[in-house]
Amino acid sequence: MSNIRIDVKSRTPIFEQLCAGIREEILSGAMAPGEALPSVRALACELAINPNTIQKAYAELERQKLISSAPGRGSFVSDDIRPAMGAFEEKILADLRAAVHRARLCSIAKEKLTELIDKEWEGTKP
Amino acid sequence: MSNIRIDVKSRTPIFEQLCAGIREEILSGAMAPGEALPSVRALACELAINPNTIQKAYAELERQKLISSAPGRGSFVSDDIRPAMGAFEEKILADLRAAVHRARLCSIAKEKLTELIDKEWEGTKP
DNA sequence: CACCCGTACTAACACAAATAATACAGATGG
DNA sequence: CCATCTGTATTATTTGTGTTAGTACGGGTG
Repeated sequence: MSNIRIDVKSRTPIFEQLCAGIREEILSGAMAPGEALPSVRALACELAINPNTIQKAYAELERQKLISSAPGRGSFVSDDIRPAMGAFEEKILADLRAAVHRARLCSIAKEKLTELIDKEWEGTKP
Repeated sequence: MSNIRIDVKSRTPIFEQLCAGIREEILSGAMAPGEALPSVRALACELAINPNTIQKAYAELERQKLISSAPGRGSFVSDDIRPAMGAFEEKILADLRAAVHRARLCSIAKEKLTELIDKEWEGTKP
């Protein structure tokens, strides 16, 4: 879980980096469904970041139904993350379309893209 | 040229939307090399945007060697836009890799991606 | 009952984007 | 030659958002 790296100098907000990092951990299986996340205060201390910022990230992840939180208990990875995965599909495909479109405009060979997909697919396979 | 649409309510800065829009016009061939761009003041008036914001976008596009400007004359699409296209390639491929990676995490079928590329490729072909 | 949990709230600060108002020098057409 | 357009530079101000800080409340747990 502590594999998350935050760049405070980045132009992308810290809470978004947190969302992306934790989402990656969950979707990749590094964090199992039902597993407890660090408490807001604990993670804030560990990353040297204000608790409010952590809270903001957790709230967003809960809104996306990737985690669930309860006062007094803590925050946990959702038991079923498939609905959340499905909700992302449209946005991911849109991003992909836009990137492919830009690649086309820059005269990048189509084969280069398919090859890129193959590389990425086997890269995280084992 | 006036096909550019600006969303002042978007979270992405106006000057970036301008850059993206004009870049699209140039790379797609809607604006030919050597063609004159609207003057800073004219475009500012047309889009109801501050001239400084237009200037910022033009400066960025010039830094990317997509256009060239000269005081008293105006701004023009670069005669040779291939160097600029090449400069974008790395970034585009990185974006593509990231999107493919996320698609993989969300269990999107690989065939769906290749099919998406095919669709996008023929979509702007004729 | 003490302690940690999520949550809510206000205030203050930092930073970037955008606006506003000028000003200057180069190019151009009448 | 000169009015007028061009890009460019400068300064000040406003605005929105991210972040920090501090405090507080209610719920769950040992």
